[in-house]
Amino acid sequence: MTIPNPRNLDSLDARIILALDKDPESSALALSRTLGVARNTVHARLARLERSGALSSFSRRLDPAALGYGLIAFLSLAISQTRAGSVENGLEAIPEVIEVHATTGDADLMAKVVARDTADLYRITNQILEIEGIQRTSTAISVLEFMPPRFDGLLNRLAKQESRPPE
Amino acid sequence: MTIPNPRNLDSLDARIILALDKDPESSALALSRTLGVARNTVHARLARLERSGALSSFSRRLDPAALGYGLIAFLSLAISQTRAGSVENGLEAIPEVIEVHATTGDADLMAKVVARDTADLYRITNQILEIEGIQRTSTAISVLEFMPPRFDGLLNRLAKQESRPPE
DNA sequence: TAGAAGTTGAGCAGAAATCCCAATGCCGTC
DNA sequence: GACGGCATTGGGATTTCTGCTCAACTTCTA
Repeated sequence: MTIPNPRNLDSLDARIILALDKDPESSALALSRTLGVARNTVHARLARLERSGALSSFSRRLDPAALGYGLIAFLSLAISQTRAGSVENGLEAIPEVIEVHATTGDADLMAKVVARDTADLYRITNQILEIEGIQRTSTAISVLEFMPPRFDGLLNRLAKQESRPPE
Repeated sequence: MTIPNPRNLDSLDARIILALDKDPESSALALSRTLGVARNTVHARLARLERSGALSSFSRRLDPAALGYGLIAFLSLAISQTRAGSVENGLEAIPEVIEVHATTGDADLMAKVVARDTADLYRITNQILEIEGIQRTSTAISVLEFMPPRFDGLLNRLAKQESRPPE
């Protein structure tokens, strides 16, 4: 690590990940040539990324549409605070609920849900309403993915932040 | 492909991805042994997953917290429909905006934003408000990641859907 | 100044990838 | 029922990469 870093990743990590974005097939050896660092360094960095938990599961790379779930919706859930545990288990049991955040406000949850179609979404919504502790839901269907999940902007900023080796 | 499939992925694809989730280090040869299919098949499937776009960028596996962005917020943006292009470009230019959906309702956007801290989020929010076409914003800060993004539930369902080879 | 940490270059044995090919079983179609 | 695609399978040969170690060097830190 070149500088005392409040983050877990530094410039080289970012450049490695960006290079892997361009070509996920490239080997550690190819990366070292591209980035101008030693192969051992790339190897050590990748190993550390895995160990530190900076990289999450492989399935995170999935496109839900490829699984047949082309519909994305965001549900606001009003819950009773005393039933938080029950709500957590209930949501966990529904595979279509792929992400949940507890947000500011009066015990509100924000859930990201995928579905095959609107009928499927209706079924899932009812399933959620049956969970003990859920008081109200409000659904916002994504009609267009304005911007697919991305990290390259943040990575590019980080990659350029520190000194770069000559290319 | 065993069956005519409305989806892009079938049971074997799902099982390959699940196995890679358990052990991202496992090779195609190890996967073939684990899953009971030929090594060439695993190789062909992985190649197709990459080509078909079912797997998105490598950076999707990133944990934003590792980049120093520990704060997650969801912004509801009310926009004027006539300025949709301007809004798109404006949001694109802000790296902290990592995901945007156009939702049902009166020309509303839902944006997922990361920030270093609340002050950073305040700065970003102001930056968004300066975009031509943005009328109002409403911010919901994630105080707890109730359920981190996951796909294993959907994958497991898909993996069990069709006939499995004896193990 | 001394120590810790990261990077580097080198080497090496074993494993894996990347090709090839032909045979097979399963499908919908003609 | 015969046919041509399509995916899978098994085997083999060559090239490449991985995984690991080690010592030397630079840089930042205490």
